[in-house]
Amino acid sequence: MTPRTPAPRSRRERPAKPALTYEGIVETAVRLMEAEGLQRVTMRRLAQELDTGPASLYVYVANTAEPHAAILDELLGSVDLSPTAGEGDGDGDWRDRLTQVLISYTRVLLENSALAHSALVARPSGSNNLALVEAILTLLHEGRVPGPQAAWGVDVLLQTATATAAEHSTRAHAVDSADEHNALVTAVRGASPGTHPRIAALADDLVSGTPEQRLTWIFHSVINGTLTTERPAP
Amino acid sequence: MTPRTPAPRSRRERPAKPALTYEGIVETAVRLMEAEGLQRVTMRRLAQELDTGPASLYVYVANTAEPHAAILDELLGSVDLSPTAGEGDGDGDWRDRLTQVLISYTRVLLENSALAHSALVARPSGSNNLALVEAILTLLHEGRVPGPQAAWGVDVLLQTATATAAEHSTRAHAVDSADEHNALVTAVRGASPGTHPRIAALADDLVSGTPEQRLTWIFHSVINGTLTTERPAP
DNA sequence: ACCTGAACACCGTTCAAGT
DNA sequence: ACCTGAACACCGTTCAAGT
Repeated sequence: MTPRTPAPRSRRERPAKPALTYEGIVETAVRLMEAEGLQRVTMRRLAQELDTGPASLYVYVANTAEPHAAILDELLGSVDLSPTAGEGDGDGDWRDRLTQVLISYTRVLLENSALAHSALVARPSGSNNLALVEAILTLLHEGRVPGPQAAWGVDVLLQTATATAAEHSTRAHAVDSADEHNALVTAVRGASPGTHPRIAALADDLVSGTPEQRLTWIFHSVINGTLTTERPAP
Repeated sequence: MTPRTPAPRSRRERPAKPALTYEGIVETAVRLMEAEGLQRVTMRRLAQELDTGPASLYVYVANTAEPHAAILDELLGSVDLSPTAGEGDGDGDWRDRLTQVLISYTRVLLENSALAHSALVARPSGSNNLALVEAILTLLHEGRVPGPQAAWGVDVLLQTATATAAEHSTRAHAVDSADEHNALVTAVRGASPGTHPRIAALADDLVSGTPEQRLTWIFHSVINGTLTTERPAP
């Protein structure tokens, strides 16, 4: 595509091969993920990218999950937290602004499909995740949600967003997606009113709504639950 | 352990090697999972168990995810739906009974760790899943939750339960678990009141409660959200 | 201390060839 | 139509040996 690149003198073509350090490994992992997806971020592939053997990486990371978690922490930096401060006025009440933050988070995970699965398991504790938690707590505080409920609610909110992203990520393969959706619709529509009266009665409602509508309702619903559900006395 | 088993005459030791059919494959998959965990239910291992090569299985199943989904459908049969009918009186109001069903579902997935991940992606549509959905809808109906909200709420309830199981499953490895929990506690406690005032203010609440207390609160909270959150006009 | 080659013990999936 | 051997293209992780 750019044929006038001069032929390299030595065989070190890469621009200053990244040093074999934890930071260098993570940096390469992020680049690799952006270029080819998380499924390619394997110890062997990573080692290849760093011009070494897989065994060398084990001096810096304990296992494959570690670079994956580091990538996740990195990406959490691109979540849009601006609705927290109520910038650009007219952004709606605290509920709507919290929903905006959660939808931004969901989108970040959705774009990097396989990452959502890591997020569900990894419990990121990096600084970007801390900032996200702080933002959610701030908005719940603005909404006068009692502290103890807010503290447990933030977990549910993030879990819901993460699970939604994880659910959709693997479903994103066009054909399979259609098949699976049809299987669900068929199962629901085929439910006999005799054995499954409630499913039969609500068949339309069960499969209605656009993904956006459902996601917005889900977040509002979980926010309301957090607001109205008292914690048991300790 | 039972040393008086007579030596087999032929080398066919297995009791009537299961026929190579879809049902036979699923049956073997379930047995293998119960004996060695889902991570051992691979095409190669399954083929070995059926005295054949992996290629042969592709006549009956499209990929590895298919037997996994079949196992999941099977296990959903052991979820305790009895609280739905209000049997054994004194089981509490509809909210408590719904929580009991959801906790039973969570436990089934928790016992079979890796399965929760499949559940998040597979959208099971087998008959046991249909019965579970019907049970949840019945309890929501008893609680006079408006149909359209119940229809969307059942998804959130199951997703929450599934995600909780998925989260805990991989965290069940004792040492890693302690490390990760400490990392979280350290991150929360170390949050400076200057940059993260809400986290600092709620540090204790963020990490308080037993898993059982938290899970019960989560279900009550999501149930309340479903009850009180109207769906947008279509 | 850091790095490596080589090995161990696996994967999913495809395909040409056989019965 | 069904089944198979063999291959292709990979995995994570460990460890003895080198520098």
